[in-house]
Amino acid sequence: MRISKYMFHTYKEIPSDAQVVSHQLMVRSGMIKKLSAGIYTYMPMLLRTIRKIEGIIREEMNKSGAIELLMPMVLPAELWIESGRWSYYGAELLRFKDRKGADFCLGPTHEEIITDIARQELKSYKDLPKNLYQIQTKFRDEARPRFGLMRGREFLMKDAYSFHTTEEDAKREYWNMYETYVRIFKRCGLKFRAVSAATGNIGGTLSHEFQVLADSGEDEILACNQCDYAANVEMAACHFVENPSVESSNKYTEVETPNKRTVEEVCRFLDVIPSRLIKTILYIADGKPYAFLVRGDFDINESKVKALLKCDELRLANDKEIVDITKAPVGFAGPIGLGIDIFADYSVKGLSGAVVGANKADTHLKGVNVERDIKDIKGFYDIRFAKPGEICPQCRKGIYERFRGIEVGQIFYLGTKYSARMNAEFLDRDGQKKPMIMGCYGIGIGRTAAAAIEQYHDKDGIIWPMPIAPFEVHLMCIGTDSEEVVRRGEELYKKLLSLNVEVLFDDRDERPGVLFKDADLIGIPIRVSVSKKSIEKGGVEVKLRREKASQIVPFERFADDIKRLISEEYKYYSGGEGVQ
RNA sequence: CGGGGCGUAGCGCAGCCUGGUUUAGCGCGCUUGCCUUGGGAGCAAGAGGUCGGUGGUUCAAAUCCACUCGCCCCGACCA
Repeated sequence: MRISKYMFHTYKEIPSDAQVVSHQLMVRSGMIKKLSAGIYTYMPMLLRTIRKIEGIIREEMNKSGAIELLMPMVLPAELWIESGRWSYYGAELLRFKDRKGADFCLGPTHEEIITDIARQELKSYKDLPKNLYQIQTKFRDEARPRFGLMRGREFLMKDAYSFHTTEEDAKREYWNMYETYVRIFKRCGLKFRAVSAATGNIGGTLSHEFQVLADSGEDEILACNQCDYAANVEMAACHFVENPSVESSNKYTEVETPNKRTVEEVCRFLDVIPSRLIKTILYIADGKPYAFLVRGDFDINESKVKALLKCDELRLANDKEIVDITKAPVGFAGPIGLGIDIFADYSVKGLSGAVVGANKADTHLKGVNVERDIKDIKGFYDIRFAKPGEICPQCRKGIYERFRGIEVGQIFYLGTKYSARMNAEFLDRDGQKKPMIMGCYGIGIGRTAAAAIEQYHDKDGIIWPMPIAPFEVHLMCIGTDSEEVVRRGEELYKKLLSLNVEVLFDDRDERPGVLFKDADLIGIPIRVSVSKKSIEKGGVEVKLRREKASQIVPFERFADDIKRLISEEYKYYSGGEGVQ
């Protein structure tokens, strides 16, 4: 492709509304154009990268036995009402009416649609298993779209759904997809990590996220520095820590703590360390209040609480509810005499000589002995956030390290959540009707491109990994006033085309500075430049975007050298950089 | 959804507080010419705006007021 014939324009200035590098560079390199909040046009250069990512995904999905189809994006309300998500999904579901006044929505995900197809088409155990996928535009009316393609409202996604006769077979496919995703992201040249994840609103019991490691990532990951355990901080299990027993009197005593509400204030006022304090946090789960205890130096983890209670809706109690439950102002809630179910984190087990709220204004209790004094505890559970530096609960040797990541893919074992609700049943060999066991598997395609830029860039621009670069070679002529330079450039362009190399030929009559700056900005992996200087040295200058040094390649060796270099670059990025 | 901010040329911004000498300006980009050619050159001449929208106040509104739409940031939320 000649730049003079291409749709391509770069910008010197960093857009003021772009906070993250990938967003800034995509705008500056003219790869995206914003139409509305979280809604972008993929310009030709970026579309080439998108198509490459899709190509890798298709190849690997097909190789793994999945079958591609394409479902509609405009979806009638009926199936959503049937699954219960028409009311449950909330404002993220963009709804509208057709001319007859019938309700429709734009598809944010397709469990309902595929389950409807499955129940019509897959009647027998002989039809199973099946794994169906599509690559399609999704729409979610995000409250706050941001960071360019990282969190848009309209975005491209590969979503796959599998149907099985047994739990074992669904789990086999789950791990098959796990391996497939590892291959996909490795082939994209990304450094990533598969981590245990919370299932959120989509439900199910087993899930992994594929996180591209980048400091700008929105997700926090804890990973063991010794073994292979890694999890989203929402999920990361906590190693049980013994609390040393402390001498205490036979009974706890009230102590005045005027206006001291926070852990920090109470600790300073009473001169105790936070690990001797017990926080009492009140939640309302499906309309019913519960209390949760966690040691003062830890934070409660709402995802874990939600998983423990198996509830649909969970929220912190508001100020009025806290006053109603504790009969005290906010800040003095405590577990003794509370009269509602109490769940405690392991971190308070065996704690003695502790400080808790007294359910009485400006008062705490000290010398509390958990097992002796707090009668209403339903049990001890892992309901807190793990912290970096803590012992790994799996190997008990390493410690947690903190990473930031961009979630580019997630896989779920769903069980019968949708099939049961929507009567997606098959006839088993024993003649019994049974609900299909399901899994689902997603990859954010635009986000993968953005994550690649987050991971591979420098101060001058993007450094595309070869497998997903828009072009393989960036050819330029420096000094177009020289006939020889132009002639050589044209020759090389034709040569590269004949070798089936994907080449972008910068044939503009621009000064060298402009050519170099643009080449660095758009980040094509191999740069080939012809100039009087290079011709004097008997060839062309060849430079990798990811390296500083360049070399002169003689014209007669050009074809062989460039082909070798291209294949080396593919290997460099696809050689299993990923960490599992 | 709570809090804050911003809408002026394709992009980035000034002007607004204190209404009228501003014919609405600057930088980048764009067009034409000259010049220059290894890291976003220089000179000259140009094109490009219903100042987000609607209504109001006023002799007079980019500027003041009200409403409205859009966008951005922090937080909450988020298969």
